[in-house]
Amino acid sequence: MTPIATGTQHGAVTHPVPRRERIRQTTIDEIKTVAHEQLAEHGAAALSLRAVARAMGMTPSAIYRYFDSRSALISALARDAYSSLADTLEAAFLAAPADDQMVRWLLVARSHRRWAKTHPTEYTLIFGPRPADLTGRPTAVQNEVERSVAVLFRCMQEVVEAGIVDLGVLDAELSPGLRARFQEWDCTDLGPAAEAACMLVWTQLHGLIALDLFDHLPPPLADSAELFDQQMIGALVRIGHRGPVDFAEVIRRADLTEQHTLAPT
Amino acid sequence: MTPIATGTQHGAVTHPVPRRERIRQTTIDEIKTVAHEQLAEHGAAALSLRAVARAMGMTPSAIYRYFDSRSALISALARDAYSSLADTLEAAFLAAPADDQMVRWLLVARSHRRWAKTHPTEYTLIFGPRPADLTGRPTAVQNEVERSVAVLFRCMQEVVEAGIVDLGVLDAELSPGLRARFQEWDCTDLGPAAEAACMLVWTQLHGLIALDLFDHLPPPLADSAELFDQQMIGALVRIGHRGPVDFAEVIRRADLTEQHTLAPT
DNA sequence: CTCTTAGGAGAACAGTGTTCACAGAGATCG
DNA sequence: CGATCTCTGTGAACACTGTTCTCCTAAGAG
Repeated sequence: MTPIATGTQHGAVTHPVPRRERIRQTTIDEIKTVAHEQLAEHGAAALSLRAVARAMGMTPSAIYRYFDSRSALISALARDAYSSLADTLEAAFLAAPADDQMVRWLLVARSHRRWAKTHPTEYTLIFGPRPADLTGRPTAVQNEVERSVAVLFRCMQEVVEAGIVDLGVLDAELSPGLRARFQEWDCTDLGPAAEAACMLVWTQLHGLIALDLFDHLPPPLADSAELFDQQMIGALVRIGHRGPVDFAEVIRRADLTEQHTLAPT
Repeated sequence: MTPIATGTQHGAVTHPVPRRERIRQTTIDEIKTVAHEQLAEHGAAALSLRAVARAMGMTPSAIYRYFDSRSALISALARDAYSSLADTLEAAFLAAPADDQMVRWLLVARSHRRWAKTHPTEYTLIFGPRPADLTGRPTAVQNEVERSVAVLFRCMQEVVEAGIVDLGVLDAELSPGLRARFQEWDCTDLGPAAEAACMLVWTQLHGLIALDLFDHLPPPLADSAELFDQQMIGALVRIGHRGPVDFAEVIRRADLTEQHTLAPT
């Protein structure tokens, strides 16, 4: 760094990053931006390199200076999508009340659903079938993924540590083999039962969102936030919540804090 | 069968279906067969009409005598896939013991998972994002879909009627609006709580299968039949099973009947 | 026997991803 | 400063794709 000034007398501003690379990054961003528009509008399958090039007044072949192939571009978009989702979840987690685990979980889950609803093509891109080109896990992508699920697991962790759930029942359900698998995973330091709880709410969350997003729910239940709330609160209850839970009350509190955090903007 | 002699004095056998249509149906089947192979091998996105035509010694344009477009072909394959899944589920339901609801449910769920695992591309075709071309619901397809979910709901129905679950807790969780939605749906005659139970196990089932199939599970849990069993039995327990359930025992019984029904073949 | 029509061939069009040889501008170095 | 070299873009080309025409042949219908 601190590249040497090439000119004669121009000011003391030294470029921390070479100008060459800077404009290169700019065009990379532009490519991704216009590609993102096409992706959001017509889906990943319809993303055309030529159309992208055309939209920004370039030759198709020029794009290959920035991305090795079409699937490389899509991979980049997928990574950004993961990053966006993770940001959303982290923001929701931080904005939620730290003393009300039930509400916090619901708010994080809701923000997950909302992201999926507002970014349908991105959601299918990252949670749908892998295009088989990027099956080899680029570690950069994997990091974003884990950042995203980490938020969910963080919720579970807080719930467990707050002592409002009893993991005993779940623990008794684990077969020895499954318990070993969870221990091998070791994503938290809370033991196999907590990890089983994570997987439980995670599959439920994803299952409902996917069915909803891909139009597999019967018309009366399609796009139902109420069904989602019921299932998400219920999931937390069913992993072993101590004592009864007033669903309506939890929803009311969640709605309140959501109004609170969304109104100022 | 009993093909008619084309000669002079052929018998009184009148063709119930004109020979013309019969050979037409044959080529339609052939197209679908070779298309299915390509689909299974390289995925729906890589299905090429020209490749199909090439593989069967035809001209690409000739295929258009049988299918209006590429997406029409894919739709036909999707319908077949739905039908295949429904057949599998129905067979599993019938083969399972009628007096052990827990085991029957697990066996049906397992067959669902197994079908997804052995037909990954078809599973993504029918449960993945709709290609937006066939968004208009062809009633024929919808029928196959309902035939498939009907089996799952049938399991729930039997469970409820057998009285081994108490839907009271689930019923108390339903908000008035959600209850109205379920009543509007009215897929069974067991009331909203039972339908909520159906949706619960359905989302969990699909969520876990989808995550597993698309490689979103952490390595230790990937392709884990044990995790699946635990979640599926657990789902039935959590909708309100009366009394404790010995997971290992249920799995043992399920394994036994599976050995029994699979061995003879 | 004619006559109609279904099914196929082949060319053509517009589009795609990808590769290559070439050219110009920017930065680097003697 | 000039020479050089690397980066970035162009334009042509190749091998594909889905789709639509026109034309032709053979099988069934009357």
